[in-house]
Order: sequence, then structure tokens, then C-alpha cells
Amino acid sequence: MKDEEIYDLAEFFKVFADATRIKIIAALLEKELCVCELAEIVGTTQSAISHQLRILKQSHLVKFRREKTCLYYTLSDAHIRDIFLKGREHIEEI
Amino acid sequence: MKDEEIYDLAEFFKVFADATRIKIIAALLEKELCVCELAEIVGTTQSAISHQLRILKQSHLVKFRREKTCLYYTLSDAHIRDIFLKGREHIEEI
DNA sequence: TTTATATATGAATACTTGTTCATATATGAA
DNA sequence: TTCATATATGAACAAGTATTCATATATAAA
Repeated sequence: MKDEEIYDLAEFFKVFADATRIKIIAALLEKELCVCELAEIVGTTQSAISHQLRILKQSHLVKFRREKTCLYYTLSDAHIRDIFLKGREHIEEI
Repeated sequence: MKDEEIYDLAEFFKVFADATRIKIIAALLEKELCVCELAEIVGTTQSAISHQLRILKQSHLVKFRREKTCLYYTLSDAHIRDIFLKGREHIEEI
């Protein structure tokens, strides 16, 4: 395995390694949501959500579409769901 | 999803979120290895490896057996391999 | 254009974390 | 028991990161 791939992989998992982002991902597993809905569900500020969404976007974990002034976010592909669920399976079995 | 589960899941993914630990996991995907072999392969000190193995042990990602003075580590279950490989698939597709 | 609403962003702060260095512990051999 | 080797651990430091606060940007309506 190349060094570059190692670092990319660690960076990728870092995105899952935060409770706020896990909450965002868990919420988006259910359905598409805009920023202010996410702030409400996650229980934090709009600013904090925006900062975290930026990280999720940069890592290609989420994508979004605009509808008037709102941006609706969704998980970008099936891997994200898979990894999330595998992680949950693992901690349930401990 | 309960708050406790959220935090546990974030903690679980934190374990994958470091290049040194990814290197350790990648090495252990191939075969069982002792601490000094891991230090050699990963390219860092025995102390750094020991600290990281402690984290991997606490999160139940690795287990070990003793043979004389050496401790041989292996990945603890199939989920670890699955999650690692899913992560790799994801970054390859970007 | 002006106003309102939704979202993004930069800077500062507090917190977390990985490595290093020194040292402790544990096992086996002599 | 003494010595050698393998591993673990504690403290300190450096580097990274999440949130907050203030503010900027963007879209749509009036």
C-alpha cells in the first residue's frame, strides 16, 4: 500500500470520527435535509453544522441540491451507508 | 439512535483515523506480527507502536497471543477487514 | 434596489491527540 | 537471582481540530 493511499484512508476515516458528523450522517440516512433542519436535529448551531458539512463535502460523503435559498443534503453513495452500518454492527457485538 | 451509541461509534471510527494505526491494520491484514516487527514495517519506534496498539486493543480491533517474550497481534474480527476495505474502495472511486 | 432568510467562512479559543523520552514491567535464559 | 530482551506506560510537548462569534455571501421576494 502506497503512503499516499495510507494518508487518504486515514483522512477518510477522520470524517466519521466525530460525534457531530456521525449525527449528521445518521440523520441523512433517513432522508434529505437542509442545514437548518440538521442544526435542529443535531442540536447545535447553524455555523457548526455548516463547518462540518464543508468537511463532509470535501471528503465526498455528502452532496446537495439547491431549492430556493435552502441547500438540501444527502449521503453521496452507498459506501457511506455501508461503513456506517458496519461500524454499528461492530460496536453492538462488543 | 441513542447519544451513547453516537459517541461510541465516533470513538470507534477515531481508531481508523490515524495513519500509523492504518499502517498497523494494513500490516495485520497480511499476517500476525509482533510489536517489533510492526515497528520495523510501519517505520516508527516500539513505544509509538505500543501506544497505538493499546488504543487498538481497547477498541477491540486487535487481539494478541504470547510466545515467549513476544506478543503476536492479529485483527480481532471480520468487521475490521470489511470496514478497511470499504474505505479503500470509496477513496479509489473518487 | 432594498429587505429577509439561508448558508458559508475566518479568526480565536479550548480541547484533544500522537510522538518522544525515560523508565517500568514481564518473561525466559543462565 | 541476575541479565537480556520484548513490551508497556507516564509525562511533556507539539500539532491538529471543533465550536463559537461575528460577519460575509447568495438567493428570492417586495
